[in-house]
Amino acid sequence: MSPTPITTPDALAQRLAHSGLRSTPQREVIYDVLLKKRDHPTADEVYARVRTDLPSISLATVYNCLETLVQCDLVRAVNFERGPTRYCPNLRPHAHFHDEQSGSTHDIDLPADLLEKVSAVLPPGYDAKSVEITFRGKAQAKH
Amino acid sequence: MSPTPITTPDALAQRLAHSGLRSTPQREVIYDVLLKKRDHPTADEVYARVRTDLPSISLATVYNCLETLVQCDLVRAVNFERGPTRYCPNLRPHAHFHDEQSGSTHDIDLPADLLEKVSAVLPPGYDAKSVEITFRGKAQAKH
DNA sequence: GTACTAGTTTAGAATAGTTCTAATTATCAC
DNA sequence: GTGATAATTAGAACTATTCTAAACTAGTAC
Repeated sequence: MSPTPITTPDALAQRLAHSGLRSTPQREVIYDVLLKKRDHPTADEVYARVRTDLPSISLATVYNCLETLVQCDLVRAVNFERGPTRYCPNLRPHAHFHDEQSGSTHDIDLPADLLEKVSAVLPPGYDAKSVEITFRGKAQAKH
Repeated sequence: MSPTPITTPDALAQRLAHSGLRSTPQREVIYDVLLKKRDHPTADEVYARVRTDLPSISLATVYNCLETLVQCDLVRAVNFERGPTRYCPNLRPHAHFHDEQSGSTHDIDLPADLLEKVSAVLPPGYDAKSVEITFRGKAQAKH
């Protein structure tokens, strides 16, 4: 279901082009930032990191680019309760674990069949395009 | 895991008292409104419905009371992407299905063992207090 | 019953995160 | 190069929510 992860700028350009979009410095740097430190940053955090490379980028552009990457299936937007949206370049099927103590978010890889098993609980007439699984609790320090 | 649903005002009062809180007209009416129409209303929608009974209630009180009911495990707060928080008095283990066309939310009852099965994917060191499962897609009109 | 105490409600201000708007800039096709 | 389209930008606007400080309410001790 999920497309293969992309790790080179060229591949990013291709994926964008496939949706009729251009590769721009802003989009590239933002995508790089997400790949480099996979700690589910918020738009603000991405903004701060990107500015070391592109000091004149605007926050609106960060939002625009993140949304673009989400639309192209290069990045997942993750929401947890009423907190700010976080962004995640992990495209394998995975759940999210939110550590209440540290506020950090961890990816939990899912066995291939689990999402199917979960979707099987849907009564007839329900057609799910996506499933989100989110845990909340505490994780040991080392994570 | 989930406490038994409460359907009488007395039981609500007891549950509140158990947390050292009082039963007030505002809390009662808000809880009634949630029980009466289980369509996952937002705080604004609750506010509108409650005002037919308590025309002078304030929106802040609606937020306060909803939060109180959530704290007492009488109501679940449900978030979907960046939309406003919705409130749900269904305490049985269930997932949520968001119909993209209508914007409506449906409860999906879960078999007793599913949440355990899902939690079993957590690596050692992760201790989940709660699990959320959310589907997105389209549901047939009759739902 | 009066006074004390803590819990509750209230209106409105403040905040956070995000989206919108309109202008500017960059890129592509010809 | 020129024109068309896409992308970026700054700042205003918006939405949902939380905060603040004052007013109100209810139970308790006398």
